[in-house]
Amino acid sequence: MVKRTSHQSADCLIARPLDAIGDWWSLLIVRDAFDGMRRFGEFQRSLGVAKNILSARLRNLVAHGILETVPAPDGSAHHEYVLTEKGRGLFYVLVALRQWGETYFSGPGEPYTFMVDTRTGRPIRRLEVHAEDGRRLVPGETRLADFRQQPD
Amino acid sequence: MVKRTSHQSADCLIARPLDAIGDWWSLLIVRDAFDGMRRFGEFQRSLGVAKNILSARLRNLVAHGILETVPAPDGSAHHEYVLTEKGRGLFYVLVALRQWGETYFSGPGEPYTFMVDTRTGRPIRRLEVHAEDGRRLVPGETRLADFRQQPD
DNA sequence: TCCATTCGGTTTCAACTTGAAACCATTGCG
DNA sequence: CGCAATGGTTTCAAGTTGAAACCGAATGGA
Repeated sequence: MVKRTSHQSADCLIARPLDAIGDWWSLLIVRDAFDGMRRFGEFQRSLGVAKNILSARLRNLVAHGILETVPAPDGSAHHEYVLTEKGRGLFYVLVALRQWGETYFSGPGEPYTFMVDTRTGRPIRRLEVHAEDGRRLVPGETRLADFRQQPD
Repeated sequence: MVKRTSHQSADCLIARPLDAIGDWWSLLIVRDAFDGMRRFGEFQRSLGVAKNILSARLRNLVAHGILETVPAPDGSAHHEYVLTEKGRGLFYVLVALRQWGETYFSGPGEPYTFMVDTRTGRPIRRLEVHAEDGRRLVPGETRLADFRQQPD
């Protein structure tokens, strides 16, 4: 084994993102960041992850431009980790994952949970894929593989 | 180290799905499955993954009910791997990941690529999150963390 | 002042996972 | 029959992960 395979230079726009976030912890860190967590200790307590692993993951997320460090507002010597715009772009990935989880990973006997509109407290709609003209598309109607074309 | 941490029993509907697909290969296998691949060899050639790893991943995806094995239609002794309904539910995760990849992982100088409506060849729309009443929601307006409530 | 704690990590080291390559069992075919 | 292709499993070295120990810089009390 030379090294764990990297998808970084893969010619696939699903593989490349996975190189940045495709491990067991990164998306959970991003999720916590969406929930307002910013400090090393907050992530550590929330996730229960070993500190060396968290340290490595945060470094990787910063290196990929998903999080950035900012000086702590309380004037302490430490810094905080906040989502960049690129990081906030992961929102849809998390919503998709969450809705899939709601549907297929709710334990039997567990109360059914769902994402809610914080304004009304009502469940949000399920994600849908739409064509340019507004038609709803199902899996067979769009391809996940690359399709190269110069934008006109 | 006891074992790699499992999120299987985590009380979080983002963590639990990650336990099933949160490694470097599983989502790529699912992506290929959406593109019609079914045979061990097809996945192996497409991904360039070691056979033992592919074998373990396929077994895991089957165990999680994301893929299922069906007898090969050509009457050979082998079987094929096809997406279950649960597996097809990952479509939105892949679309979200792909759109994020299109936006932030297109190499400079690379032709811009995007997912297209196979009927018209035109790009599909970006995913959006909507409230029950149709209002478009941005990250702060819905929470990824669990919110438990009995559906009425 | 001085000891104790918290915060944010890094280091260490054993166990576990990954990947390349070799190996193996069936079928397919000439 | 001989030989290649398919679909794996086994083996083993190297890489990754995680628990725990350690560390330095700031607080925080007594």
